[in-house]
Amino acid sequence: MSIHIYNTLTHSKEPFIPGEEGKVKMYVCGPTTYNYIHLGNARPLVFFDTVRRYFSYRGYQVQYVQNFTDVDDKIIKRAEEEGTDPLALAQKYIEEFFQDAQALNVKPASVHPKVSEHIPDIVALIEQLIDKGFAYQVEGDVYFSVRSFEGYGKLSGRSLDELQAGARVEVDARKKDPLDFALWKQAKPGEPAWESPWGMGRPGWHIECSVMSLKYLGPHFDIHGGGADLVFPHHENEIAQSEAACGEPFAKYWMHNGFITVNQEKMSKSLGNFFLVREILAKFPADVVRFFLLETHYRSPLDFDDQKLLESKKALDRIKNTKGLLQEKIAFLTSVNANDDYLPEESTARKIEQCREEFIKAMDDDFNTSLALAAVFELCRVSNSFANQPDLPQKPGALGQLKRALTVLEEMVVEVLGIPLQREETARHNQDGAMVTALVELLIELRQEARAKKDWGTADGIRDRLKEIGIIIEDTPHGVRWKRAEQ
RNA sequence: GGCGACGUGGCCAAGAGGCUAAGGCAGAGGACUGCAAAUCCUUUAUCCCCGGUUCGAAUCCGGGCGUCGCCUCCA
Repeated sequence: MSIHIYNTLTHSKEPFIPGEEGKVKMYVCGPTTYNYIHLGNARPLVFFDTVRRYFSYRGYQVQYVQNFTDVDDKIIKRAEEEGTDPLALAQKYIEEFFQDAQALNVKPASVHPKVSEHIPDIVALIEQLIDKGFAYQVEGDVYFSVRSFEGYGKLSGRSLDELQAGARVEVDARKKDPLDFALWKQAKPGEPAWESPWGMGRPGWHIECSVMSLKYLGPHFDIHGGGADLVFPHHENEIAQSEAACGEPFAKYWMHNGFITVNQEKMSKSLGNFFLVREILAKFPADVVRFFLLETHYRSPLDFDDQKLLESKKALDRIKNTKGLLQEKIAFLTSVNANDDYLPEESTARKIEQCREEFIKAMDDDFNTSLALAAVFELCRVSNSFANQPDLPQKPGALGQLKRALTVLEEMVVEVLGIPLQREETARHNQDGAMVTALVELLIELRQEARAKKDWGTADGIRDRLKEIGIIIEDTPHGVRWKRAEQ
């Protein structure tokens, strides 16, 4: 079984065959940086980061390009409102982008090219399109002529005539065809502008992605991704420009994630019902948000509300509990000098490997994270059962199996899905951590004394009060376990 | 108007012709516990409706109802 990918271009799942053995070249459309990113931006960000992680896990060398649109009408408008410089504004939100991305444990791409730094490349490609007869100049603007490109509409599955019939775009009499789109826009006074053969101006929206993907990945790379709303017109136009210019096929696999809805309605900038990642991270831990985004298959719509995040948090806690239990038992068996040979024929060992195989099978099948999580939970169940056996130290290969279970769990959840499995609070309060630990342990000691005297009132009182503070006490046959409650 | 997607247990969500329809959350019962917590075990589905194809359909085809999206900046 190899990795299979649903390709928007062919409307079917196809086996992934890289252009270059052992390598994956992927380009994912990045944000227009005129504001903090919102949840809708977070989905492709997290999902394609997971794709990239999975390819690495499967032994591929991944070259991942994600652009920033830092030259754009919306940025200009916003800068005008705020009385700032458009490029400075864009730069500010690029920096903010990295903060949110980092919080969501998204790795930086191999390259993050910006439009503003590729103007000469863009101009060169536009010139090439004009030379080949695919584009034409009208005053200071340059348009791509959709009629001149035979394959126009192949990605979105629409013919030019169909598009024309339903067109809502206002007709610009200077265009040869209403669907022709701008490659270069003449600048109005005060707007950011660069020199070009057609006068001062700036690039249109679509050309940048063609230019930057071609520059960093070459004329035919493996994967091009983005949100489903980019299929038309953005990606359709990219294909037209790129293939017209190069005369050869552009990206091979086109992947598009579904939308996030709020109250079953599309979250969009124009509706104003979008949530900033920042706002959500103020209410929920970042790992829960990432987990939530991966619980649903990437091509399905995903409805957001607080209640669902809360459920995700509980589900994720289950995984964290297993990790904690495994660590605890590993420490215990290590302290009694148990042998840590791994005996793969033991029944638990076999179940662990089976979970791992299920996980890979699920991810191979068009990155089915939802099904992959089922394998993770199965591993949790298997691990919990095994680790909680009273005669664990007598089990052959017990320590080896616990260690293997932990390794597999971390591979799947931390390495591939990108969920750190850390207790956030512990990480956050490092400074006071030692003192808190000492204090909690003192209280636990006092409580144990009360319990020894069967003074349940005092014992329960301490436990309840600690819980209010955010410390959870669990009595086990081998002593007391405590942890911080998150949130 | 043109094009497309979706409708699975109380909720979320996999599955895309054939063993008992994954998994999570919530609920119920049990084990463990001084009581809890955590954990384990058991338990909850005429797969929107109506036709059709097939030995066999949640899965394929047709029709209906419903929801959503794209065609305009959007991930």
